[in-house]
Amino acid sequence: MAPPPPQPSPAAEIMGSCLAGRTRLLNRAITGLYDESLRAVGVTAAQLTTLSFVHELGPIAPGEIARTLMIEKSTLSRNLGRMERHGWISIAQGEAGHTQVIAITRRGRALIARALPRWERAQARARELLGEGGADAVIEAFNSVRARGAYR
Amino acid sequence: MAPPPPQPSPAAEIMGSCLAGRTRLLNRAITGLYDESLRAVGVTAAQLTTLSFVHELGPIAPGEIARTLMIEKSTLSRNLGRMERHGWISIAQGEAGHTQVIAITRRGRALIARALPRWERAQARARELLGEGGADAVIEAFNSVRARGAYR
DNA sequence: CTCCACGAGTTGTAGCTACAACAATTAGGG
DNA sequence: CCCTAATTGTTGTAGCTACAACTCGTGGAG
Repeated sequence: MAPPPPQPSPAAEIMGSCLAGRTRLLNRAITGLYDESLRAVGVTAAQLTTLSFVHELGPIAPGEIARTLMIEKSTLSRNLGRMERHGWISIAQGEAGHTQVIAITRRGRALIARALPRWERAQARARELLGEGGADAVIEAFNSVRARGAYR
Repeated sequence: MAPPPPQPSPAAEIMGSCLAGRTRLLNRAITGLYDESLRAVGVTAAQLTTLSFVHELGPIAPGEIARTLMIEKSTLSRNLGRMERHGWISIAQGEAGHTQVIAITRRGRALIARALPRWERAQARARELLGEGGADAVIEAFNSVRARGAYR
């Protein structure tokens, strides 16, 4: 009789198909690309994302930003603090107590303008790295997650 | 005469198409899913990825792990330190001086076994969240990045 | 044989991320 | 009117991530 077929070990299964590992590597690679391009203007990929969001949809409350970008409120709180210290945004008290209103500043707008060509270069390199259809694939997966709302 | 067509602002362009922002949100959502499932066994998604890698390809040098997983060596150094403190891996001196050999321990193997059902549940939830074709899309993008090797 | 360039790994510093616990405030129910 | 529940934002703690600068060791050019 033939020996029983070897079943793949759990570790092999994880290494060979884990979506979290793949998503994480993707994130390291892509974000690294943008961070490298943007370093010369002193902004990170995450900061530019938030700043553009505030530029387009602001003035806006932190909670609203957190929900839309699916970032933990505490994470955003500290990220906004850094951006305020840089002078890119203003944090004002909202009408209702204990709420805030985030707005982009003149310096924030200037930063976006300065960052744009470098962002474009990174975006082009990212498309290259993701390959034929890879960029669309990321967009598709992103849209699906956004459509299904929160992940919990 | 018709007014000149309004050109989209740089911020709108970034908000509407930035691959880094999308990749980052994807990573937050997917990794969060696994971290939540795995919390009960005291391991993170990143740790389980590394541990499975060491299980399959170890004993292996840190540098080799870092290159393959595209993680900065200093990042990996500290992550391995935590995993060693948990007793999941051993860190031995290599034959050539100033090199190391990472191996999985009995406790590391036990951890993988304990984590497997939870990993499977997270993997299923991730497929759901990524939607029809979304999981394949992530895999495709991942493969493209891996094929093109380093991102710099 | 000496020196130095390279590769390997660590440490200082800093940003992004999340969970738990907390304070502040508002809105609703009794 | 008061008290509680929900919402909003902060702080403590901790893990993941990267860059810069460093140490340690090896191997090759002179």
